[in-house]
Amino acid sequence: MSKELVSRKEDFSKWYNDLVAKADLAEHSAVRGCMVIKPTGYAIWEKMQQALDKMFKDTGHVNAYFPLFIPKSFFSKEASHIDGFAKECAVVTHYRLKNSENGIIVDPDAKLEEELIVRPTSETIIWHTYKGWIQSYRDLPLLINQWANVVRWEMRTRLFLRTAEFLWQEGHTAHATAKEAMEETERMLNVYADFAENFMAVPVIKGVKTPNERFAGAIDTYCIEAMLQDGKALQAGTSHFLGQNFAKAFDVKFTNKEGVLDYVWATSWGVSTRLMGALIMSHSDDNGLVIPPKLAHTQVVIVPIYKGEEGLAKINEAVAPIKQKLEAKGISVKYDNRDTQRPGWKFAEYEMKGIPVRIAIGERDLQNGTVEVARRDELTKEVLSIEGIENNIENLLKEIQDNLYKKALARREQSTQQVDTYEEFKKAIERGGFVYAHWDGTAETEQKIKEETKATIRCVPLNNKKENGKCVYSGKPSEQRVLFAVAY
RNA sequence: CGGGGUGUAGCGUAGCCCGGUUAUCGCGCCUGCUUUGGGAGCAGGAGGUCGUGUGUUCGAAUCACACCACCCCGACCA
Repeated sequence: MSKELVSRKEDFSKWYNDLVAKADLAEHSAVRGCMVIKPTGYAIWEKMQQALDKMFKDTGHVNAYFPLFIPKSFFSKEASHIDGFAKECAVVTHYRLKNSENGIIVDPDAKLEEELIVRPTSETIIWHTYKGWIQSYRDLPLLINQWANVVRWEMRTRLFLRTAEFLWQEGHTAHATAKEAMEETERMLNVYADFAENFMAVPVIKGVKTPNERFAGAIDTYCIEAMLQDGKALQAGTSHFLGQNFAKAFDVKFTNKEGVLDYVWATSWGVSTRLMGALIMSHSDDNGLVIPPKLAHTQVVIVPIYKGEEGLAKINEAVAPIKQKLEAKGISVKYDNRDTQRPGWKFAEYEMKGIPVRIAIGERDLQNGTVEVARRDELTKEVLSIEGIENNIENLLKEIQDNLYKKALARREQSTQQVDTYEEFKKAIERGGFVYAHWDGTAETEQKIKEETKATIRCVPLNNKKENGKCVYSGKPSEQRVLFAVAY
């Protein structure tokens, strides 16, 4: 079977779908809109989880778990929250099946008194619970994260980028003051940006969402926005300042140091398996997946090239110490000496799966005391001495990590435009990428631009330069440029 | 949820318009031998409710209707 991909240039969408399938990351399931994450894909998600989880712990958070089901009544307590999620909730109405003439049916006698919502996010059940946990300022701050699955009944789905069920983490924190909650919101936004840039090698823009794009129930939504290879924007993570909205909705009060009863201040923040989509669409090429070393389940694969069983035995012997030295450096190594596949096949396979470094070693190398080292990011090869190979590989992995970030950053810079008129704006959006333009700050203008060009305001970048200008659409005065793009 | 398209072996497909032997080909899979520095070669072999259901017909992959799934485009969205 030809495992070749259609090129990104020819059909980016098909390239992505084929890549996810051929790199063995995930597949569609029997359930509409839901995917099966296969071991190769899940391994990357696990690496992401490990790195993020450590960052959460390092910033003082602990993990907990809240139920999948949420009583329907909880949702009606925060008005804008229900408005935001009502259209995409899965609802459990019964708790039993039974046999009938037509096979298994839902037992009409087993109707739930109160219907349960499969969580689209957990603010409501968590704040209901927090009410029982918080009485005094001494109980604050409460810094909790949970790793979970959530369900949002999407009309149109895309593997990893948008599925009906997805995996994520959601942090939910409670604080004594607005200032503290704001600081938490920013801290976690920075954690996400740090993770995206230093682990995923994906440069991101930190910013604030406009009211239109804000999380349902938040006072302010902060985000990191990435740009993928096709020039479209992807919201890669969000951190919300919830003010006292949920505390008021669920009556969560505490006594402060002055003995005064007050509502607590809240934040929530999350990233999901969507990050997998961002990762894939940021670095991969027409030969397949490219995984940054820090997120690669296997960082180095060693492929033996040999003739006959004796030949393989000799190479096995030579590889063992190399593998050991690499592993001693904390590098994850797979030695693929399966006799069922030929070397060329393995080369192509590991390229498709994005393993950062490949070492090939054959008879010729044994004589010369060398190995052939190939790097996935640039698809180049060099012959290196076995002596000190572990140091060279260690450096190479760092270099690849670095190189991927630099390439992604360069691509973003190249596709970032600044415009002053609506004509230019439309052309720039047509071309794709990020577009900085003046905006009058009204929801009406934002909406019109979206209708006419499909571009949305991704965010108002943090620490944005103040600069007087005129809105590209309305011509009204504006004090700063905001970031527009067509988004996933 | 609207508009368009597609469904034939694990994957990709021919056949369908114009109904008629045993449903085509490639890749993959299995067995054996030879191979192994970029997706090996030869020989043999297995694998199919033609998306599902109902109907038309002597006869349906092929015609009709309904349903389901997926893809593309819109509206919605992490």
